[in-house]
Amino acid sequence: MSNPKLTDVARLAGVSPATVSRAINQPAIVNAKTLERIQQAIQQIGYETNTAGRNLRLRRSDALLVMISDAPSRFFSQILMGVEAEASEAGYNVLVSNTQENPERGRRLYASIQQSLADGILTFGGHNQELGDLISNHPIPIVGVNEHLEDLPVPVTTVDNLSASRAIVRHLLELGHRKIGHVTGTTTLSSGRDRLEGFLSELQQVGLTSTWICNKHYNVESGREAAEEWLCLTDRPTAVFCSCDEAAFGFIAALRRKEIRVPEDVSVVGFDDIPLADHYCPALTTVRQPHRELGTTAVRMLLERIHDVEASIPNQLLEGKLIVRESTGRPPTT
Amino acid sequence: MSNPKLTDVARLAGVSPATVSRAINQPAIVNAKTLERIQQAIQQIGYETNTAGRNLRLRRSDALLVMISDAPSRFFSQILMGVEAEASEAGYNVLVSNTQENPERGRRLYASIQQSLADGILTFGGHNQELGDLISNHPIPIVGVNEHLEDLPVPVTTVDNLSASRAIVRHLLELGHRKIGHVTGTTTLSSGRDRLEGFLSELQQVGLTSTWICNKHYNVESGREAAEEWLCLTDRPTAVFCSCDEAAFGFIAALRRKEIRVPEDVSVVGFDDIPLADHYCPALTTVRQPHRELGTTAVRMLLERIHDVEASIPNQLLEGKLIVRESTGRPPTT
DNA sequence: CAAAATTTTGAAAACGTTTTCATAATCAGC
DNA sequence: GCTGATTATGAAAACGTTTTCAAAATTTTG
Repeated sequence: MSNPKLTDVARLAGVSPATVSRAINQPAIVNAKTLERIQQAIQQIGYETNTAGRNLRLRRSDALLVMISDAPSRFFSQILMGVEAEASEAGYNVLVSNTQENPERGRRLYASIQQSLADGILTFGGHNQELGDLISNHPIPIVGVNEHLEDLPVPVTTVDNLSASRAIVRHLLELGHRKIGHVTGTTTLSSGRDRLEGFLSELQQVGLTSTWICNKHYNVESGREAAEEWLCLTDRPTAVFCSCDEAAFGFIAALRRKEIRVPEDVSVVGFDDIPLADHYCPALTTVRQPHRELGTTAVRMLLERIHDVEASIPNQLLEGKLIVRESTGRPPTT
Repeated sequence: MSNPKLTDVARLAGVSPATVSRAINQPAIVNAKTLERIQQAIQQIGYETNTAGRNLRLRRSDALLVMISDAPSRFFSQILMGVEAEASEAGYNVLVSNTQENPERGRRLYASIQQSLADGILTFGGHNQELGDLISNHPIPIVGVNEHLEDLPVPVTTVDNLSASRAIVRHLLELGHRKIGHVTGTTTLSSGRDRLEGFLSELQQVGLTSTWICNKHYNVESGREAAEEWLCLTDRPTAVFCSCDEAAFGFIAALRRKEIRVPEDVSVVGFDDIPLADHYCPALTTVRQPHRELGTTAVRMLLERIHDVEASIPNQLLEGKLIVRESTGRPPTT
């Protein structure tokens, strides 16, 4: 009934459990003939090493914890696919946990790590408090995805928000726009701040400023609200850089209700390149984030960290790619 | 350095480890005074029960495995939030695994279960083969989400696709439409078939049929392709039910390129109510799926199953809600 | 061929719990 | 105060590995 154990293999092969263990984990140090005998025995009774036993002994877990907040990242599932692929490749399992705000949850997370239920943590931003406590108590491998973690010595991988934003502005400038607005993302997040900074610095580069910066969040409503504010202006920007695709959609939809056309009357750019961006009408000019690669990179960094807690791991900036579609064009000639 | 263990508590409280264990797991059977002494000791040294040790002994894992395929469900993250919440509530962890097609992955999944790395499985459809093998070898708790599992004795929870589709058709009929088309979802999935069936049966109810059924998949491209086919027709339906919101978006976007208006020229309905649906232009008439509730329901069913493998658990149909927005209206009067 | 160096193996302890079985302590009834 | 029932506790085994330490087997060296 019960699964075959290490000792069963040992008995069958006529060796001690210790040797079987070695045969599995460090085949090099066991005699070729006995090795073969053991491998045959393993085959014969279909032995699979029991993770619970091994992990208890090794004080490991073979698991990576993915921390998310209740409103998961806009392309969370895509990143998660990358995480899963890379982790699985390395023989790790992926645990998903939502510790959102709840102190009890935080306590449990802490316990998880303390007793090595997970070997490392991947966080998507927004858990600074909890992680701070965690780290100060016990140095554990953590890597951040998408967002920098304020004041925490945690390596992160993100898209190069600065360069990408500058590329967007450059694109708009090349089209002839001079009055360019920006709907920010959540500026308590580093990505929001970086995109804003990229926007401003590229304008400054050519001696321009923007009087139209709309402080919002990463969601559709923000785009709609921004559009409503835009509509009230007498001196309107001819192009608007929304800091995520959803906001851009909200923006465009709100304009369309007032019969304002994109890109004829105003150009709109998004950020992220979610699947719908290419199929919106107009198809959205945006920056493609390497979602899956963010996931795989994060896992690689984390594994490195797990392997050597002291390792100094530099942040990894991945390149975003400007995808020009239909939502941007020359400014109206009037 | 190392965490306090059960035996540390025992020593401090002056009792045996056995008693401490009992104090934790079945406080009722231990004397009130010693119980208190033990609890104090636990407090004092900050003891947390070690899951690896406990699980080894109990042959459990405290984990639920969520199986996904490489193209995760369109609202996967939302369902996952529900899963995580409910599982966490019950003290379970959530493992995410992508076993897509890969036999090696399948084998590892099998091993995971065999040696109780997970206590149960939640599957989102599309893993029939692997699960069939798994079940036939070893009865384990499995629950399906969103999709029925062909020929497998696995309880599932889904939205009531049949009723929801009929509600959509009824809505269109009430608006005066008589020529109604349908862009199916993936009809190898039960949800795709059920939506089609609901569509057909409601039409039949009023003595109508549809000559315009477009066999597609759950994605944006399908909507676009369907729209192109629609454009080639001489006798066009005045309303189209697309079996997911993305397809509806693709459909509408393709029409708009040809200056065909929604809903003035043709009404379009989606299914799912993804966040963008309310902010598209026109705002999309669709059916709201109770995403989060699907997750929590599935976990409840799974836990029931884990608790009693023989338990006969009926499928759970959750109600979808028709949300009428701007993309549907009366048929053109011409 | 003996001694030294090396390779290969095994016995036993450890990882941290839970549980069975038996014993000790308490209680009720007379 | 004594017997029998009940309740509370402890000793020890078990869950399935890995690893240390030492011993045995093998190989190399002079």
